[in-house]
Amino acid sequence: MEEINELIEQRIKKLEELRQSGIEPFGSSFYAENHASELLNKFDTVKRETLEANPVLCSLAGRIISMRDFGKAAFAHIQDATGKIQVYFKKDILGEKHLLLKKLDIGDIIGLKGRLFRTKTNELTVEVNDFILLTKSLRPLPEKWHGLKDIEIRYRQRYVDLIVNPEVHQTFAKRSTIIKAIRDFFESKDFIEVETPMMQLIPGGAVAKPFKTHHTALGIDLYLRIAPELYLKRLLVGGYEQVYELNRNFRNEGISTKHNPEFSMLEFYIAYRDYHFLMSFTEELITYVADTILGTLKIPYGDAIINLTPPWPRIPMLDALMQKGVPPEIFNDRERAKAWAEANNIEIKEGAPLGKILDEIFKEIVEPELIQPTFIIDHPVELSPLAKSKPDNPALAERFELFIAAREIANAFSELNNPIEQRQRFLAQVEARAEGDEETDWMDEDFIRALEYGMPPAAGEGIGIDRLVMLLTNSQSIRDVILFPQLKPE
RNA sequence: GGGCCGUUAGCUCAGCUGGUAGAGCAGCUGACUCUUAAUCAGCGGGUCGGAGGUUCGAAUCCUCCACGGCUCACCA
Repeated sequence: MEEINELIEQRIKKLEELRQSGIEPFGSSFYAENHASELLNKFDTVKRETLEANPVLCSLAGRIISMRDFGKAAFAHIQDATGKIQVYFKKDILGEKHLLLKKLDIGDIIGLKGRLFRTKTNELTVEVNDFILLTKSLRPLPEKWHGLKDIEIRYRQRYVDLIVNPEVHQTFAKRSTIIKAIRDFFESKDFIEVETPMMQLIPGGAVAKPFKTHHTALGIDLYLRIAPELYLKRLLVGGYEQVYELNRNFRNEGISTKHNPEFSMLEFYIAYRDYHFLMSFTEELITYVADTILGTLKIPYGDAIINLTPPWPRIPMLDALMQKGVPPEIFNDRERAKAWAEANNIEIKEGAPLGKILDEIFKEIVEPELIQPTFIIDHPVELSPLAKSKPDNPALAERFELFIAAREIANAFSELNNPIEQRQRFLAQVEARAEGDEETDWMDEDFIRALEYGMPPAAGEGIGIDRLVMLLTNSQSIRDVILFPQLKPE
């Protein structure tokens, strides 16, 4: 995209003038010894007189984000990865080099050396005694006062958003520490992190429309994975007892404040445990992460304060429905369930089985109320073709979903490890698909074969990382926690 | 995909029932050696998202299109 306006032309002109005077506008390395917030923290309480008596020399590299020029002296703020600090250019000190200031613009990246001092207003500042242009910036940055607000530009040109909106920089730094805390937690519990295929012949482990791609050399179509589940369970067959994978899934569905086509998912499996164990484990995981990142279990989200202090209520799905006035008579009767739903203005697709109807009702009348952490447990088994059913009630699965802030954060179950039953469940799904239900699992013969070798009883769980990050950063849109969210082309 | 809202200078925004397109910041020229939204004086900067239409005349009214936001539907 060639786009020339007056402001860019002026900067290109300066760049050429710099070249002519022997200054390379795109420099090479500069090893700064300090960072902005490091200096600000370290000398926070050091008085002006102390800095005068015992000079502190330092060096910095960063972007000029503001400039107040007095001709023979100038103040600027320099921003690096850690924050910003004021610097002071003075002609008496810089001599000839002071002329170079005229060719600098806001946005340029410089390296500098100098001495710390405090201004009249007591701001810790670097008095520059030498500096070098490291990168000439050709595009003007957004205005200092209002910043960059245009949401479209913020997402499309995230680099600009990150330069001018410090809270965005912080959010993504926090995302990184959240993911690190999760990995630390699993490390401490002796899990191993694994990587399983993102390109799959059969997009299994969840119900979603996949992306399709093509491998030219093999001459086959492949799907981007919608979940790693079936591969992780193959690893349980292979003898690993505790595995996790934290990586991208891809679903070819709508985009919204809660959905991006590619999103990060944590999935983990532990042998010889069941879903009851996982509920306590999940409480431990989430509270560990929240406490590590935020230092508290009472976190603000939107208008609410969410209290993560365990234990969290564990409510059977059908009980939750009854508490909201859904008559239990419909729980075993598809026609009555459908009639009740439609009488209550809940849209039900033609041919939806009983479990899905109950799920629709749940999403409509229960889910919006689940602000504080709540485990909803024991879903209809037909919603959970990969989960073990309850011994005392085969219509229900040993499954839970964790809801926080009216959103599903985690989904887990005792894994079905009976290959004969798993085959029947797949076949039922395939049949449903043949009858027009697109929301079904696919048959995966190799997965059945793996189960036939014997998979230990196990519990498995998936946690949507983007939504967890939203929760812990008080973000209302998934696009605020994904660096480059999917948008239509410009 | 449906509904509602938005798109004007590099950025943030005004622009009334149609009558020559504005401000602040940023930029340019000059002054100024402790400013921090620096200050003071002067100057430049626009395909008003795109294409049609109505009109003597459209940023403004109408239609279509594009992109974005919110929301509903599907999902995590």
